[in-house]
Parts: sequence; C-alpha cells; structure tokens
Amino acid sequence: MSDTREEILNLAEDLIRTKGYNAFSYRDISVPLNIKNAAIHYHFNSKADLGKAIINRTRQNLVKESNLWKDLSPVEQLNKFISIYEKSLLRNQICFMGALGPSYETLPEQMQTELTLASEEIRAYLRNVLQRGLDNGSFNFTETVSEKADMIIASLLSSLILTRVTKENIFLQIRNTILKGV
Amino acid sequence: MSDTREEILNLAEDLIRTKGYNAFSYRDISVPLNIKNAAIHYHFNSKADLGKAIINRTRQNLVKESNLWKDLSPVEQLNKFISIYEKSLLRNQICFMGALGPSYETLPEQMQTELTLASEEIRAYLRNVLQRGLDNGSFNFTETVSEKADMIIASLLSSLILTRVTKENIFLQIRNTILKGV
DNA sequence: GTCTATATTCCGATAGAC
DNA sequence: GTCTATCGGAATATAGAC
Repeated sequence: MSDTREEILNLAEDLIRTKGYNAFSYRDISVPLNIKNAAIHYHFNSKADLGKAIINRTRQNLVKESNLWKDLSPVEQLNKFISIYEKSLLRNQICFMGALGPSYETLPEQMQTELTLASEEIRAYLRNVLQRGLDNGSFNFTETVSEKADMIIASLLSSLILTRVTKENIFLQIRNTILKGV
Repeated sequence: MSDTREEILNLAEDLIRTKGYNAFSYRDISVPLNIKNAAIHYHFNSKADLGKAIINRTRQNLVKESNLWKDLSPVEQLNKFISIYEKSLLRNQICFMGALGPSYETLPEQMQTELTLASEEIRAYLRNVLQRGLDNGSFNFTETVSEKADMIIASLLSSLILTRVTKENIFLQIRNTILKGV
C-alpha cells in the first residue's frame, strides 16, 4: 500500500473519531498532508469508499490483535480489550462505533453494512473471552455471557463520550466497575 | 411561545437525535413545516442558537419530570429514568447526549457549555436516587454511588446506539443487567 | 500519482418587501 | 412573522494535463 493511501486512512480515521463522519471534509485531509483533494479521490473514489475502508481496516485489526492474544488468559485478554479504549482516550478519540453509530442513519449503505459486521465480530470476541473465563473459574457473574459482553462494550463506548462531555475521567470509573463485576 | 417556534424545536430535536447536529440542515425543517428558511432564522438567529435551545429545553424537562417523581420510591424513580430511554428507542431516537457527545469538538461553544451542564444535572439526579435507595435498603451494590450512576447512564446511552448498529434490542439486555445490579 | 481547473450542489445567513 | 431573492462560502466530485 502506498504511503499516501495509508496517511489518508490514518488521518481520516482520526477525524472520524474526533469530529465525526459528517463533520470532516477532504480539506481536513488535503491541507495537513499537503496534497490536493483530487489526490484523495485517486485513492478513494468517494468519501463513502474512504469511510468503508477505515471500518474494514479496524475489523482486520481486531482479528490480528485477537490472534496475538490467543494464548493469554481470559483475564489478560479482557484487560487487553479494555486497553484498546484506554489508548483511544489518550488520543482524545472515541471508538469508531461510538463515532459512527449515532449517525448510522446518515451513513452510505456500504458503511452501515461494514459497521454492523464490525459490531457482530466485537461482540462475538468478547463473549468468547467471557465464556472461557467463566469455564475456568477466573470470572464470576450471574448475568448471561451475552448480557455481560454487551454491558461491557456499551459502558466502554459511552465512557469515552462522557469523558469528553463531563470533562471528568469517566473511563477510569467505568473500568473499575467492569473489573469489579466479572 | 408561538406554534411555529415549538414545531421547529420539535423537528430539530428529532433530527439531531436521528441524524446528528452536523447532518441536518434548515431544509430538513423548512420543507416538512412548509415554511422558508428565513422563517427559521426569525425564530433562531443561528443554527447554534437552535441547538442550544434544544439542549436547554431538555434540561428543563428533566427538572420538571424529576419534580413530578419526587414522592416516588427510589426503585420507581429508577424505572422512570430508564423509561426515558425506552421512549427514545420507540421513536428510533438516541438520547441527546449520545447524539451530540461524539461530535462535541465540532459544536459551537454555547452548545458545548449547555451539554456539559446537562450531563452534570443528569448525573447528580441519578446519584441522588441511588443514594436514597441505598439508605432505605431497596438497593444493594458494592460500587460507589458515583460509579454506579455513571455505569447506568453510560450503558443506557450506548444501548440506543448499539440497538441501531447491531439491529438487536440491546436496550432490553442492558435494562435487565442494570436492574439485576442494584 | 498528483496537479489545475471547474462543475454542481448545498449550506447558513441576511436584506428588504409585505 | 413570513416571504422572495440573493450572497458568500464550502462541500464532493470529475476532466484532462503533466
């Protein structure tokens, strides 16, 4: 992959996760990268293609990372999962689901499809971690695995949003509560 | 307040909570209401003023509703609080915090201020309900009141977003988990 | 692969008539 | 209070030269 293409993806992802899909323009990419908007269109035919590529790359990243973690204990894997959100916080980003989900109805169909696929993969991954933790006795909770997974994902997603709005570190509180509850 | 002004507020609120602040235009309001965009500008000088008025109205609604509920038990008040989100779900809306929070950095300063004030009021209200439930023995949890309140708000906020993206009723799962945990 | 130049459309906002 | 008319700017996208 060309450097330019990757730099466009990196910058566009940051823009989506700080400002949102509908609030960034090609200008926000072309100026910092010192290129013209025609150059962006060479790499991505449309803004929708660019958006889709970003979600798809994130999906692939989860596959890669979960492969790297596959020999870790469920406890360690849960910590790795939570640390993804912590890294976002340090970059003043929210997660891509929290950034794109609220404007789901306005997204091009190909982005909606990609986003829904991503949500299924993330939830399946976490359900698997939680089930194995229950099986080997390192986790202990009364909710179903599905309920617990969705609760963890939901609270982490919002923690990044609420940290922005409240100007308090809601993420830290949420992480504490999650770890107490498994 | 004139009918037109209120109809603008109602429609704009729905647009924010279905599409987002940056994704709706005056056209989305003027066409359904059969008015011209100049008429909207008569009632609200700028889009920022309109956005601020919507958040402010929501703040006042919470004050009014919590006053109506003030003699209910903590358990009943928690159910009323959760039912606010359920009503949003039935209208295919997300809550205004979930709609505006992700694009916080792009909002006019007066909307940011109003939104942060709203978050403080909502959190304070729920903390109060939870504390009184602990005091009279109807709630039982080990987290701090502040942690519990933020966990509940965060999970409800995300439940509406995730219900859209996953096309499953995440809200129902989240509500079950919340009620098991207090 | 990147550029210049431009097409097209839409946006929020305002002036002034009624 | 609502209208017509218009301004100035910004958006995505494309054609064609280099």
